[in-house]
Amino acid sequence: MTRKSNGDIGNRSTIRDVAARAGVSASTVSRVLAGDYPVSTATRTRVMRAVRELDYVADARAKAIAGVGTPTLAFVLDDITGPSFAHMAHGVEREATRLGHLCLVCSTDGDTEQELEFIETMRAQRAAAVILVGGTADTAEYRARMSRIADSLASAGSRLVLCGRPPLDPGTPVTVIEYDNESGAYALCAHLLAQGHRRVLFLGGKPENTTAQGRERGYLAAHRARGIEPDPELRLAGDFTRDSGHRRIRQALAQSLEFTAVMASTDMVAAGALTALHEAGLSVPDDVSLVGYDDIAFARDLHPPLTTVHVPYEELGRLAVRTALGRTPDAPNEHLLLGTHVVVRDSVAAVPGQLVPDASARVSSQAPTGGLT
Amino acid sequence: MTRKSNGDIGNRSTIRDVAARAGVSASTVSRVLAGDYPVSTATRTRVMRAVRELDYVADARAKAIAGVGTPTLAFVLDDITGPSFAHMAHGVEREATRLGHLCLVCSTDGDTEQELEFIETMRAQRAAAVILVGGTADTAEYRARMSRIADSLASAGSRLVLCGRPPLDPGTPVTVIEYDNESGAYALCAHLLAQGHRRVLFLGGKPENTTAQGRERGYLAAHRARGIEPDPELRLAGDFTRDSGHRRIRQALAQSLEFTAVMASTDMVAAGALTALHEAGLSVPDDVSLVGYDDIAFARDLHPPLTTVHVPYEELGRLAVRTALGRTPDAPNEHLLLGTHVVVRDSVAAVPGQLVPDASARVSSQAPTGGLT
DNA sequence: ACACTTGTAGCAACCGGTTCCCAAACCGGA
DNA sequence: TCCGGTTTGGGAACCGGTTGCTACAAGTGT
Repeated sequence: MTRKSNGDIGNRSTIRDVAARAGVSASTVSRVLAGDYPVSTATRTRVMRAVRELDYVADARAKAIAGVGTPTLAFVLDDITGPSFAHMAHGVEREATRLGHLCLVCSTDGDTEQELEFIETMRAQRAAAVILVGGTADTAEYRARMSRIADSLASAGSRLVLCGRPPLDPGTPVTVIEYDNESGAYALCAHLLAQGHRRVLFLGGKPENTTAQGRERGYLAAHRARGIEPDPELRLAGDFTRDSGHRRIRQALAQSLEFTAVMASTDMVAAGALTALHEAGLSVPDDVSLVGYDDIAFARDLHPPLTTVHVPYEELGRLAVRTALGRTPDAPNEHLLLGTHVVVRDSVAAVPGQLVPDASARVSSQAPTGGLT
Repeated sequence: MTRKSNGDIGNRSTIRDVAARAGVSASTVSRVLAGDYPVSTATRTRVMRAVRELDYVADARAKAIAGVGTPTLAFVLDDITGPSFAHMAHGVEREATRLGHLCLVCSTDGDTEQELEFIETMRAQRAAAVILVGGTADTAEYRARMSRIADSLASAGSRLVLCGRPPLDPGTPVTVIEYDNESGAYALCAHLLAQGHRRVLFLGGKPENTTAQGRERGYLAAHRARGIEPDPELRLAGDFTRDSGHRRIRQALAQSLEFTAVMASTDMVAAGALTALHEAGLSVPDDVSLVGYDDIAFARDLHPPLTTVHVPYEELGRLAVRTALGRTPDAPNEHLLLGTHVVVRDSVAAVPGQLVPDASARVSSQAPTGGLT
């Protein structure tokens, strides 16, 4: 059996096979396919016919190594199953293919070890950019690790992009794109407070998660801006899942915690909370008001439609690849902060038996932030 | 400026750079890194130090072309934003990385042209398998195109996998994995009928979409099994989106179509339908019953929790890559059909003022299908 | 002391492309 | 008919790795 038997199925043909069949050299085939470079019509025709007959496609890896490949871009996230992540992924993917890039995705399921491994793999793939998504613990160890990764990626000609993650030291070659969790939560909580609520239950995230922290800061700040110090008992940590929201409300009810409103740090947990409330025979918003965060598509299908803050996830994804691909890989640290705004639906009412101080309180406060830092 | 200046940032180092720094040949570096092949401890140490100092990672593309790369697997879908697609994507991605494969994703947004283009790109990437997801029009043209693609992929050593798409002619080198839309819909509709409903509004999909067709067949068959011929006016075509569900219910209500239950061909459209029903002041299930299809996570957060049929999307994704990677690329046609089952929640009630013929009608009918064909 | 095995490392060919550089063929004009 | 310029196409080096084969050195047995 010769080395290049073509009888077998599964033998992709090489450029040399095409060349042989067309009776020309490999260089000529390459040039015909590239389209630049003058080739006589007769030759071109013969080559094209051979290409068609052999169903030839040039090996993208070989082209890449020769410097003319389709660039690739990597997207690393926790779990594509979360609606907000899915929208970001969609934005990333659309923008990447619009810009002629391929798009590799990896889910880490929250495993830092795997994250590291993926990044290394992406460096080996010579990805043009690596986009990391989702809040994490903002420890010194984290910053050190990320800085190292950023440098390492930059020296390999690739750019690190952090989405919804805490920024690194200035000077680190990294692009950070965040949405402003704190002011979104601030506006949202202010909305609740304006309706007279004074005991609003906060369903937070994991204490070390920076997204959760930002939203909690907003919750706190809104209270303090009114001179209220919220009861620490009203702040319940947990996961960003519907089950966690469900469970926490059940427990709060069981230990008869008092509250007139609940602020969930995610629409997902709001959804869980809502069904728990319903199961307890409580009416939203008549008995208790409820707000979420993220404005996922389903927020308006909940009953009642959920008041929440809109985060432009898809745009975030697009922006991430656009800026990542626009810069030189070793550009200095840059930091974009996207604004959010609360969208008012029907899940909030004034607290029963209390006068609303200012019924026309401006409510859809376009967050005061946004733009470049 | 020499060709290999290393002063610049962004100059990834090659294996030769490492070799030079360690004072050995490139082959030795390669062998140290590969781990097989005996190398003296002293040499290994020097090489490893050079690798570390240079932060060297071998170019995955170059390895791939030399035949020792990380295999890749491509996943092409309409829109990752749909919850069921997201779960499939997750399954695919997890299984792929478990099996040591990279995972490329592309969204086509329903554009056939783009789909074709992506597939060609994936062939160029020498993807081990290309997984195509989501129902489409089952035209002769479609089958011809897919067959051609399957052959083309097979001859390039890659395997085509169709998920939730109509099977191709036997003999075509393709793997088809479907969930049984018809019997799921049948069981679901039978459930409605058993509660005494006789006019159930069917919110279908696009008429040419095979998923939509299957579910509609189930709807029809369930009726006919009871000797009922459903009013054609009760079958409304549309998109698989919440907006479409919302719009169709509003219109049906506006033209005072009579129905006691609605069967949405997707949980998404059920969600839209539900809010439209609520907006019209109708109670579910007291005034009208509602069922969906897919059992997305949010189905149980709707109010009332939605009765629907569970489709094992994540498992589908895992299975797709497992079988794709398990077979030789030119294995003959194989066809897997996954069973579904209806999950009963609170969105269905007996039709008001009518006796339920058989209240204990078995309802969670594990679909009679499943397994290999 | 010699032959033979064993352990290490390098040369060079190869993977499948691209592209620089040069030569042959062809063209029209003098 | 001869010449110079223009097409046109091939040879070979290169991209960044891997690996078969070979050569040199050290170790072992007698």
